Amino acid sequence: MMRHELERRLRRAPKSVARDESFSKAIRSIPKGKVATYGQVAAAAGYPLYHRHVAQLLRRTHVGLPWQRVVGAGGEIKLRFEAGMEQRTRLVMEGVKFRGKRVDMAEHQHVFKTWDFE
DNA sequence: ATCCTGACCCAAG
DNA sequence: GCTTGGGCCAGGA
Repeated sequence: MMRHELERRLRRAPKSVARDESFSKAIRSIPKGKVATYGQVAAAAGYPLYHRHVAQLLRRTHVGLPWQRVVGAGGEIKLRFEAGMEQRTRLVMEGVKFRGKRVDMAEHQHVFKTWDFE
């Protein structure tokens, strides 16, 4: 590949790559039986206001990540149809309880401690 | 540069 | 419980 092409990618990539890596670490730190919202993951990773990007990352690549533990504000599952059902099933299997449509956050909210994944 | 979109969020009504 | 409007950010067309 041409040199300037590589440089171009490296110049542009670092930020989002570092960000995604932080998101991944935060997500991996959520223990079984607990959940965190997109916004909380973003903030814990050091990027408040980047909740949409957490979703974008998960949409792209969720292999190797406990993706089911990331939910919308208030414990709402944001995936639609089958995908949503799968997430709910996975959470239930991990012992997470629901109150109607949402995760019982009072019971399963994960509180991030930055030292867990820094 | 502009416009659109998204596994978002939140305050109002 | 809704629905709406606004705000937020980056990536793609």
